[in-house]
Amino acid sequence: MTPTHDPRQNHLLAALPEECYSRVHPELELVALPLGWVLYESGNPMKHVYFPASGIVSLLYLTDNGSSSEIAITGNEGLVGISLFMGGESTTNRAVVQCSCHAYRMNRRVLKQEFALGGGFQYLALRYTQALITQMAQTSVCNRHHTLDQQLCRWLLLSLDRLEGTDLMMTQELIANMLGVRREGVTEAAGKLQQAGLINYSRGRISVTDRPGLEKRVCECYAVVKGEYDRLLSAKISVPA
Amino acid sequence: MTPTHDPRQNHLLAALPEECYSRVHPELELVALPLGWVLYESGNPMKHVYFPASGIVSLLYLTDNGSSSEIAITGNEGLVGISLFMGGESTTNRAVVQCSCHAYRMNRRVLKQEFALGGGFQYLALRYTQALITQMAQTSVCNRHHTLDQQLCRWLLLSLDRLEGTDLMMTQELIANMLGVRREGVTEAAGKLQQAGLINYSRGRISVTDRPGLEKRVCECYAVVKGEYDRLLSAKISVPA
DNA sequence: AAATTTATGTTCGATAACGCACAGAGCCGG
DNA sequence: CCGGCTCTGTGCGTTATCGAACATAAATTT
Repeated sequence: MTPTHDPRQNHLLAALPEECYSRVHPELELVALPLGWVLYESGNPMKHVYFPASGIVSLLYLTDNGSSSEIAITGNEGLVGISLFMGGESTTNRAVVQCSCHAYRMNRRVLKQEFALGGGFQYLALRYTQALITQMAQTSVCNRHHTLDQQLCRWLLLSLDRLEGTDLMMTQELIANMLGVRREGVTEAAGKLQQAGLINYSRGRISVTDRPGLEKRVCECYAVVKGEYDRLLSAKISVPA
Repeated sequence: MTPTHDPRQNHLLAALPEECYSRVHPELELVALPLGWVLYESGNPMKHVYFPASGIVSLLYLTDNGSSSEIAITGNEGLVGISLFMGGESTTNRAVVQCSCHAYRMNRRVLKQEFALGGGFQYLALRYTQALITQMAQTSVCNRHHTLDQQLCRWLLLSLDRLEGTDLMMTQELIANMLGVRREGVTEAAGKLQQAGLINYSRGRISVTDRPGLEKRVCECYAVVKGEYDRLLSAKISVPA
């Protein structure tokens, strides 16, 4: 059976008031986002905003010396390309597809039109952006204060929250690039988690077998970020038309 | 002579189109911000947005175990309290005055009214927010990849950009809290800079004597952040009325 | 002038992560 | 079945930062 796609798999689109959604809906274009695809490049003006229906997109910064680190992670709870409505048109980071997926995209002109109306779309876009800001801030704190083990837990949980099921298709090498650490460091940290019976991995697949266990081991950062996403983007919020 | 204050010492207020400024101006309240004053507390709904006319306000996150680290720094180039127009009403961090100063504040109701008009105020507020996001992202990267020496340089330069002159009233203890490191680490890093003839410090005062020297030693993060602030908030931008 | 407080400097062992080198182990194409 | 590739595991020595204890020095109070 072929998977059916619906823009409302994306939580932001799903939360739009009906009037707003019906206006936006015909402007959405379904695109496949294969693993490794770059949605936008540092410094380049963007043409679209992407609303993932599934999968994971990472915002990455690439340093001068070739290493990288993840600024934030996005899935179907949000959108990729905030700088289009924030006004900058580009950012200093790159957006890369970490788990292949489909997304709906909207072109720049339509986006700005809709945002300028000041209705439900603007409301949700800005609240999402604040949640994203919290994630970035917490990543910064986590980089400073917490151990690699804890950071791996945080990363696994944040990723898991954006996927169906308990499996993650991801090599340790890639995770290391996300966290901005050595691959060997991830091997070691993941080894501990495996020994503790929390995860199972083999050649690019990680299965989380004990999520509560991960949550016990993770630093406060995960809960802070999760809390803000829930608070700011809960389905129960009343979106102004 | 008593210092005269003018809301337009704040760059955002200064960049507002005349029509917009005249509407907002009567609603601005001048407040003194003494050292250590907390503009808002993590999780607490805010009542005002602050537009610093001078000085420095830090956004800090406090960890469960009592350590802290700076998420971003703000001066008269920006405003404090983005979550009021972003929609969250509160954030997970605290805003603390690092260099005493004056600021103009606007209450929540007026702010939202003005923001909802979608004119120059919204335009500038969102562009500033994007610049702030870049700073946060870069702080995260810096925490991950760069040495304490480099981070100290970055912090000094970012602070200096927000002050008049070349002096900084700040103990090493406080700087350590900002950077989220030990006080001894700052002592050591500052010692190196002093030996290199770049700065001079004594009991809570740091004089930067060779700014170009600092800029040679700092990591790329400073230039990235500075570049985005210039790009997004340059006086030359044409602000829609 | 002496006493107290605050800021800075120094030392030393501990530790987390690094960089590098290489060894195994699972998978794939011929 | 074999060679090659990718992914993971492990064992070095090295380094930056930590944590804690303690020493000096400058300002402030008494």
